[in-house]
Amino acid sequence: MPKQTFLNLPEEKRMLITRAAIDEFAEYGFEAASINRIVAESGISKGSFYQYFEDKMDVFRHLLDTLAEEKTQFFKDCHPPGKDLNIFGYFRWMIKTGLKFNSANPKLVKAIARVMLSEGYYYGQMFADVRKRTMDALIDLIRTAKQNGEIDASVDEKTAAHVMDAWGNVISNSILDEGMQKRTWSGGCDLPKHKSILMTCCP
Amino acid sequence: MPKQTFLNLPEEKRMLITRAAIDEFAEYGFEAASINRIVAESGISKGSFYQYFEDKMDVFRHLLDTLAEEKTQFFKDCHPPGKDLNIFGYFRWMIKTGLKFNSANPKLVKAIARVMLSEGYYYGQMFADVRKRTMDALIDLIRTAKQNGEIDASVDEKTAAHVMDAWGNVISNSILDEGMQKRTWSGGCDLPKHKSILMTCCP
DNA sequence: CCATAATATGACCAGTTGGTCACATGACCA
DNA sequence: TGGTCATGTGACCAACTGGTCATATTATGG
Repeated sequence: MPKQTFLNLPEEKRMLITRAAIDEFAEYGFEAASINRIVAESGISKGSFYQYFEDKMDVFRHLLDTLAEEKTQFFKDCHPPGKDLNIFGYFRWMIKTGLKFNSANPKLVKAIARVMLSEGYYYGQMFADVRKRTMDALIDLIRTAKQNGEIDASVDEKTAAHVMDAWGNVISNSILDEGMQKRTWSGGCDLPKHKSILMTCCP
Repeated sequence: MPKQTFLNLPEEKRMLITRAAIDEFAEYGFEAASINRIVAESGISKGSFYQYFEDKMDVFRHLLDTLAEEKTQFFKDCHPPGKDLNIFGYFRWMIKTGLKFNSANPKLVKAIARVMLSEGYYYGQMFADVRKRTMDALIDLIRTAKQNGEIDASVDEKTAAHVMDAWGNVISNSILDEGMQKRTWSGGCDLPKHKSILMTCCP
């Protein structure tokens, strides 16, 4: 966790630092990210940095918290789906909302995704926790769907959760990367046509 | 390309260096990979290294070549599918064979995947080329399938290629996550014993 | 106004990086 | 044998790394 000193900072300064960190991790990943660049970019001194955070890992943890916080808020602000949606409709809503969020916060998402996807395995418990939480939520969803008769009882819950998880990631990443390359981010949720047909099932 | 000096090297020494490079990139990604560690690991001097390769990028290019070469050979050695397979059967065969290859060469695949997936965009043409080749191969496949009447003429080729590409990744990832449980994929494809990020690449 | 506590600073550290270069070694040929 | 040329070597370079710490600045409240 960031130290108290950081939390005492005025919002504006905190945002400045956070944004600099996001840029750095998004561009260089964890190993190659440079604290010197972060402090230079955000205009604070190195000493201050280490008064705000324990170490490099600590800044990244702060980004994880930021993501969780902002994403949760985003999902709350979005009108939640009607109660009558079945699991497939609900999953579709989740992906769509997730994509909207990614479109609105490409750098933050990329920073996290980069580190988690390619270096995450080396950083132990923290990443495992995030993954487990996601997986548990999906399994829960599937279990409910089974009880409602929307999914056949014979379906293996874990496998289905993996498919849903991976599917969501692939779509998100492919869109995110495309957007990063083209640098054309309209805040809207309009997706390229070929990306929105993806809820098909294939042997 | 590696310099001629490298190609003149005895096979054994070349392999030693290549393997050291694979380990390094797999573990640290491109930015954080250390040439010092590579030369230490492979027991050559720094000066020699720079007589073999232009620079860091050059070693990585060599790994890309190695992957392409080995994967092509692997697919050739595998019994190719019967001529009577339709596009779906063929696609399934491709994925299955790709997974086998990944299981057999986890480090190499991981080294490439890591750099390409998370840092590739910064290295310009090279990355774009690989992706384009994959996509073109898929589009070609689909076009042929259309001519054979296996796919409706109205299907957009690019869209379908994206779906196939994404599906390949989904399956790879989901299998990988289950890797610990030694589940067997239909067709007797042994599961990888450790986690790594896979890239489904069509030769 | 001063004392104390909180915060800010950048010089400094040992260690690393990718890359160079003058030189040593050794293989081949005359 | 001596000469030539490809190959091997590691000390060396400037630039950077994550992290520390003594000191300077500011805020607080009595």
